[in-house]
Amino acid sequence: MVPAVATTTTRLTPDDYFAAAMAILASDGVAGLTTTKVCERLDVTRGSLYHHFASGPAFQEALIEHWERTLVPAVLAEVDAVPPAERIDLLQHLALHTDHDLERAMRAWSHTNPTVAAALARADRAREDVLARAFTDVGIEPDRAATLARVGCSLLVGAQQLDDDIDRERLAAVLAEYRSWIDHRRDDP
Amino acid sequence: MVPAVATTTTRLTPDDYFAAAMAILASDGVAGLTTTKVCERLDVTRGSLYHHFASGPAFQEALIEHWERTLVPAVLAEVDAVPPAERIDLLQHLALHTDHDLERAMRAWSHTNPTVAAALARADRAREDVLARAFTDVGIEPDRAATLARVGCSLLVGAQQLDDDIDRERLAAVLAEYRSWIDHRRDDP
DNA sequence: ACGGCGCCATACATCGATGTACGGAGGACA
DNA sequence: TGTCCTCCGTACATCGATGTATGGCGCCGT
Repeated sequence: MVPAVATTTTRLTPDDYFAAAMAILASDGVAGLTTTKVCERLDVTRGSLYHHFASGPAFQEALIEHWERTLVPAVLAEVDAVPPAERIDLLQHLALHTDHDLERAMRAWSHTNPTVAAALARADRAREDVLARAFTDVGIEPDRAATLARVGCSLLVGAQQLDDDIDRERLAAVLAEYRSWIDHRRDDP
Repeated sequence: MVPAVATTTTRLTPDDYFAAAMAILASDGVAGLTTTKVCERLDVTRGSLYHHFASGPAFQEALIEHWERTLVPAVLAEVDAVPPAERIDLLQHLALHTDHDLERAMRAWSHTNPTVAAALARADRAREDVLARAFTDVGIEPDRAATLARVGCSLLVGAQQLDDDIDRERLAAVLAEYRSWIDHRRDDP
């Protein structure tokens, strides 16, 4: 079956290529995402990659699908990990458990790649829906909850873009202001 | 001196290259910003560009400087163009008079180019300062005005990223919510 | 009118990335 | 043990982008 431990000559799986590609994306952006660099990072030649994937673009498509397939469930799982009493602060938890470098790279990539744009839009929508759900659960009316969720996601993405490397203090200030906004909206509908 | 009208053989100025480059940036992103494509768009060969600029990177540096040199004054001028009574809605005016495609491209570029990152940070800071000033002018205390300005800029950038092509309706909803937040903060400090 | 120079075209060399054909090592299974 | 097939390495051809050297056309001033 599957070898439990790597032998002297390690064999690669598609996931290995995905992991290497996402690491490159997070550090160098889309410009660094070449078949050459991915294989260099894995210490194999490009002949290896062309065995697992039909072409460069085909590899990218598979990468995008893999990214979405792992991220969206992670976002949904985050909700269950947060105690119901703290779900009003769900955005903070989402902000903490996010690879901002990778997400920035995907967001930049989405502007020139329709497949990335579609996947990212679905991921953003999942996060927005989860946020809205958290707000309706504490008694905020659905329409307003949807707007507040959209505001929250915009806020998160905006802060993610403005701080070159995430400034925790400024992000915390923005999120605190957002929190007081939510409280106000809840108390005074 | 300078010919009033283009002769049969048009001569190019550095600004012509900048305009072509920014048009390419807005439509195709950084990946499309090559000396070849810039010159194709101007119907000249690369020999022309290499006469005006020392190299490709040198051209990009000049482009970045030109972009910042024209954008920041435009942001500051926008304030004077808005009647004092409406400056509480300054963010809306800034959102309307912004080339979101170009700004997205610069923002994506900033993640891999330190010069772009520095210029963009200064431009963002100018917009943030202008916003904060508008808030203090209507009686909001400086600290809170600064936070609200930061929130506003994050909101604008976030909405700019989330809407693939700017959805005016959703942007308006977010901005309206922001506006009511500002009003609340002003009435109830 | 004529030499000088700014602006651009042409041609060539290079480099990084991609795709493809082919060969080889090394497990899986009989 | 022998064979087949999976996985990967090697070598070659191509393409787009860059940089450079060189030549030519036209406008300028004297």
